[in-house]
Amino acid sequence: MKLEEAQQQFIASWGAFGSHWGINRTMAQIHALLMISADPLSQDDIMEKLSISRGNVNMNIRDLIDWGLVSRIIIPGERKEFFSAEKDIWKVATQIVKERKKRELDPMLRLFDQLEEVEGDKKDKNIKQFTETVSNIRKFGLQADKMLEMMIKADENWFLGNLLKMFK
Amino acid sequence: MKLEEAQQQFIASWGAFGSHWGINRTMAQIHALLMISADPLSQDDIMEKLSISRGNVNMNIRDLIDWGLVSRIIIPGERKEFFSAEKDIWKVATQIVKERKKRELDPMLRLFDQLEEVEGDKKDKNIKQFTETVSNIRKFGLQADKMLEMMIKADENWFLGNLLKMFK
DNA sequence: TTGAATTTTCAAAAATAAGTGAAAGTAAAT
DNA sequence: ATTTACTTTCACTTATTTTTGAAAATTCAA
Repeated sequence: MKLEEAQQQFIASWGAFGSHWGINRTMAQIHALLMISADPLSQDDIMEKLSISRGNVNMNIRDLIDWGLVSRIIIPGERKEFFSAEKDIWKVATQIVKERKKRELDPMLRLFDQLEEVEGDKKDKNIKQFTETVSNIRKFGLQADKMLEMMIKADENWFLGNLLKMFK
Repeated sequence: MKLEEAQQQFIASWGAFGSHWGINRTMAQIHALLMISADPLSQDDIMEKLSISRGNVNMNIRDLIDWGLVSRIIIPGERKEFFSAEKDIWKVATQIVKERKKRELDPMLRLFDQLEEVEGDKKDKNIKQFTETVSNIRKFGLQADKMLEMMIKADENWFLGNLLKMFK
């Protein structure tokens, strides 16, 4: 397979993947493009390579920066800004985990703390089913939270090494 | 907090959560409703409780069944069909992992196998960056795949016990 | 069979999300 | 201070996804 074609496929596939995970397709594509680019790219480069508008590039780049996945690069002598993606996939993964945990899991767990304290007769089957469900999901969430927290802080080799041991 | 209100909040929150993960809000809400219902519900029950149309309920219920998260219940003497959700959160989680792995991770890994074999001068920095990125993501994906595979097959207590040990 | 109850389908409508491009904003260079 | 190069914003357009509801299909009981 030729490089050009492979690159296109990689970008398309990363974009499709992202869109299944609540990330907009273009944002994932820009991320993909930057990950496989040896040098930082400018907004114009990205517009051209992905055939998208300036406004679109600008907005999605900003989001990627918010997510901590892309950084602005100043190249001395150049007037333009350039952008470059974190290329260490472990760092990418932990960064995404960290953000999603903060934005989604943590608030949900806080809500569930409250929901467990529903008032009423604990023997009523509706109350029982509700508190049981919430409590079980909450326990599961706390475990997940602990594991993700650890992953965020961990060193890649330590983490993968341990997992491997566990699954041997 | 009153049961009614807590239920509403749970359903809303589960729906919002789902929509960040590529699952449509209504589908997640129906799932939430069924998880906290002590008894199986009919299509009409769901329509009424969530104020949505018959067609919508029907389609999303079918999807939930496809995902293995909900099952049809026949109640003797009743003409209608009833529906009930898996309530063991561990089973829910592994079922979701299993399906998403099959639909998303596995095809991506198959694609990456091909992409790594891009033709051309291995010293060209563009080719180098491309193959390196793809190869690293692929390795990471294979690890994740292994871990998820194990999780799918594992018993909850064994899995969580081991994780706990690992993180102690 | 017939027909009432129930489920399923699907074209059209509504809602939501994403993308555009021109205008406004900034900041370096002259 | 003004021009020029570049970045950001946002009202509007376009594309995508979700929902509706009525018609068609199915199921079951008499």
